[in-house]
Amino acid sequence: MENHLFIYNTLSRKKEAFKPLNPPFVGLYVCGPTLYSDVHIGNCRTFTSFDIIYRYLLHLGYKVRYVRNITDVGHLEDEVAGVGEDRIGKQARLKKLEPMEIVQRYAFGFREVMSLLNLLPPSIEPTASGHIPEQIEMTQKIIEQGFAYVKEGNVYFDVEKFAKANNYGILSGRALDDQLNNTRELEGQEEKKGRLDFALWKKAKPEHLMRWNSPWGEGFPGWHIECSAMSQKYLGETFDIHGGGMDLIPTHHTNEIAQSMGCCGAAPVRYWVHTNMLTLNGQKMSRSLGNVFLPVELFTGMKLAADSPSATPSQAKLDGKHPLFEKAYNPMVVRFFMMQTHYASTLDFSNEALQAAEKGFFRLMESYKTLEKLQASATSSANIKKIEEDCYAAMNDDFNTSILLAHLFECARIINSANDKKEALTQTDIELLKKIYRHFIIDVLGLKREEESGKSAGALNSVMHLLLDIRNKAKENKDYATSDQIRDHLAKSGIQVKDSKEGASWSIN
RNA sequence: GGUCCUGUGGCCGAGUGGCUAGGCUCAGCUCUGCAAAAGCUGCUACAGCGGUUCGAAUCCGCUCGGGACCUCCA
Repeated sequence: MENHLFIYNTLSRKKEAFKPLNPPFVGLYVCGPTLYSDVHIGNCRTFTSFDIIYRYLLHLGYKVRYVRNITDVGHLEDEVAGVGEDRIGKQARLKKLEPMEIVQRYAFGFREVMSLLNLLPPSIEPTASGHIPEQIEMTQKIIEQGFAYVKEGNVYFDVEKFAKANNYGILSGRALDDQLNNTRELEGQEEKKGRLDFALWKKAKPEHLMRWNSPWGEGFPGWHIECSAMSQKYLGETFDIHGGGMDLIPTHHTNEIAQSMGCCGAAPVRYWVHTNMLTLNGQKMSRSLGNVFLPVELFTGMKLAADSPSATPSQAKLDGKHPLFEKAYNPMVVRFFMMQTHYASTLDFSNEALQAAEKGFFRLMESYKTLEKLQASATSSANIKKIEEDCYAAMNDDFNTSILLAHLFECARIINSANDKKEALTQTDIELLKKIYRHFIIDVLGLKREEESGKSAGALNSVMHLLLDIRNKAKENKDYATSDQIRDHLAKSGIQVKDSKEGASWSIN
């Protein structure tokens, strides 16, 4: 199939035609979580956005190597100033656990949430702690190239020296002078030559738990070097797409570029893709602001108990209704909710918006069921081929899921109308619709149908068949008391009865 | 303070210089024993003020409002 995928590149601030370096292979790197606490739903939005990008690239036939790192070395609370406690070490001390136990717990929870949201696992999930030698080696190369200096067991990147021959602010669009003049005066910076310099390696204080040997003494790597080292190891010195939240642009990703250029002289990434933030009452959800809630709370509508041993959905202890949520929201509803907005726009969380998404999602998925029992006609009254083209056009335009959904709802309308005999579809068009739904709803958007599992589904089906049969007989006898009793009771149990000329059907809401 | 983004109908949310995005809500209609579901119809908006243009929500300027980054953060 012809593919005219365009991707918005932060580097050029334009949509660019996507041309992989070595087709059909595509290298994709996304900055993953730091495991000193549970991921919040804002983090999930970014990973979900990249899941769709990953899925669409796969759908187009690319052989994608998707690398998403796990940051599990103890970075400091104030990375720039080099002060504060190691975040993971702090949690370990507070909970009286080994740092790696902290990491393990949060990694487990993270993967469970990703799985509930139906994210495909990346090809490689490298940990920073598992790549200390690579980070040391890269740091050494940067020193050899003259872009880093050693000071009392610390290694710093020399930003001003680098900026003489390179555009340090190429990604953020910020001028070096502005950054030098507008950076806040910070404590504990006296070791650095320049105020923008950042650590490649930090000397560990005696109380620091996570530490490794290095040519510069015992210490731990700086925050940015792991992504440079690991992306280079698995994807090469230059690779196709690097993604992350847009809050990473000015510091983390800017420094990644500087490190890689300082090490090898080559720009590491061809397409930089950044997702926008999830907001709550218009304000960015972030750990530091404290306005976060957890996936398990959203999925259950309950509040995590203060003494819960974990926020991992399968292990969390819950305690009463969550003040923010009017109800529980299925992970697929949350996923659908996120897709209604383009990844580069902010997305504001609210019960109203989520409930609107829930209704839309159910309607779309119901139409999928209807599609499967649709009767073919001799002719078609709709142009399905055109809709399929529109779906590809939407995704090719920088992964515009919002537009894609508009086209899918057009399919839903046609399917429902055909079911009411107000539109006609040939068998060929029905098959094409099935293909569109499978490709875009299931494969690309990654929405799961809530199939009732195994045995109980069969039993329920059988019972429902019987009940609707009894109700139908009652209706034929004009015994509406009985028929309404069945319908109303089922409604209370969350099962909706839907009458039509062909008979009654049902769905669980 | 600096840099940048943004302001769309009751709500959420796309968007190209000229042609109905879509979802949800609400009202009416069709269908129906009643309802639900489904379909149809309607509510047709682009913060304000100027400017460019035959024509602007879409380009430019100013004003007002919201936000992000500059410090860890997806």
